[in-house]
Amino acid sequence: MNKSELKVISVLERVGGFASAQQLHQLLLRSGESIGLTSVYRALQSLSDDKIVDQLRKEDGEAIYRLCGESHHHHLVCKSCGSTVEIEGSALEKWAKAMAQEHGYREVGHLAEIFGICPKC
Amino acid sequence: MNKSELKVISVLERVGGFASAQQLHQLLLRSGESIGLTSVYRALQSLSDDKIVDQLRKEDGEAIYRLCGESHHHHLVCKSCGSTVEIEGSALEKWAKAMAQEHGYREVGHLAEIFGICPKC
DNA sequence: CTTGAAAATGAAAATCATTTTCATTTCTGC
DNA sequence: GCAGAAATGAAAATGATTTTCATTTTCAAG
Repeated sequence: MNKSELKVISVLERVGGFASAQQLHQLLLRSGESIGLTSVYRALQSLSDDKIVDQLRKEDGEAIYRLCGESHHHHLVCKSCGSTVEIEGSALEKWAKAMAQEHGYREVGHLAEIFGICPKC
Repeated sequence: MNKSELKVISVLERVGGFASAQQLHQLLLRSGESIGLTSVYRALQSLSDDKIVDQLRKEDGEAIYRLCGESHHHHLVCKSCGSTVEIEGSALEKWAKAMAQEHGYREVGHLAEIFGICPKC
């Protein structure tokens, strides 16, 4: 576990959810760390190999990462103004777990977001 | 529905499963069709917008496409081999609707995928 | 059958996340 | 301190996808 990996883990802890390599790099720079984008990619790759972070893909193909096993929440995002509300997802968790079990999948995670137009817009 | 889209649909029918844009382009050329890679991408984009093909991502970020199965559904994706299972999401729909209503959101849509490791891997 | 505007087409250039290269710096154990 | 190994990051390379733009095709109206 080298310096870059420690830095990346710490910023992932701060973020608490999914983020892309480029976002994480920006966050690290903004918080005063000195680290190259290359090292962020290398750290994420290595952490992913070691099952310390989950990696998946957004619809546009960009990779996003988060700490494994982190308890997480979901977002309700306004399509118009972009404001977000954190929402509770136990029903969703149950659904995901049931579906995965039904098909024999292990090490299960999920990604879910709800979009709509908020009351103000 | 233009010529390119028809050609792409026909090759997708022939393939019967997922294939990348580049693979589809090669297959079309090999079977004697004259079509540019650009047009393959454009056709896939348009067919995807029209919900005629499903688009998703391999682990390496490359997009793969196939003719849509029937109704609105979600995917259970294997992080290791990329195989997917279409799953039923009525529990998810209910959750999304309830959460949106609770916060006064309108015109609601959602995005959800479950990922894990399939029984074979 | 013309004509002209709109749609379609594709080659080449641009984009952009990610990976690779490679020269330099930092650790390590001795 | 010192040699070799590991880590680092800037810059170049890669590769899928998108955009640009000039050309071709389609097709309805005259």
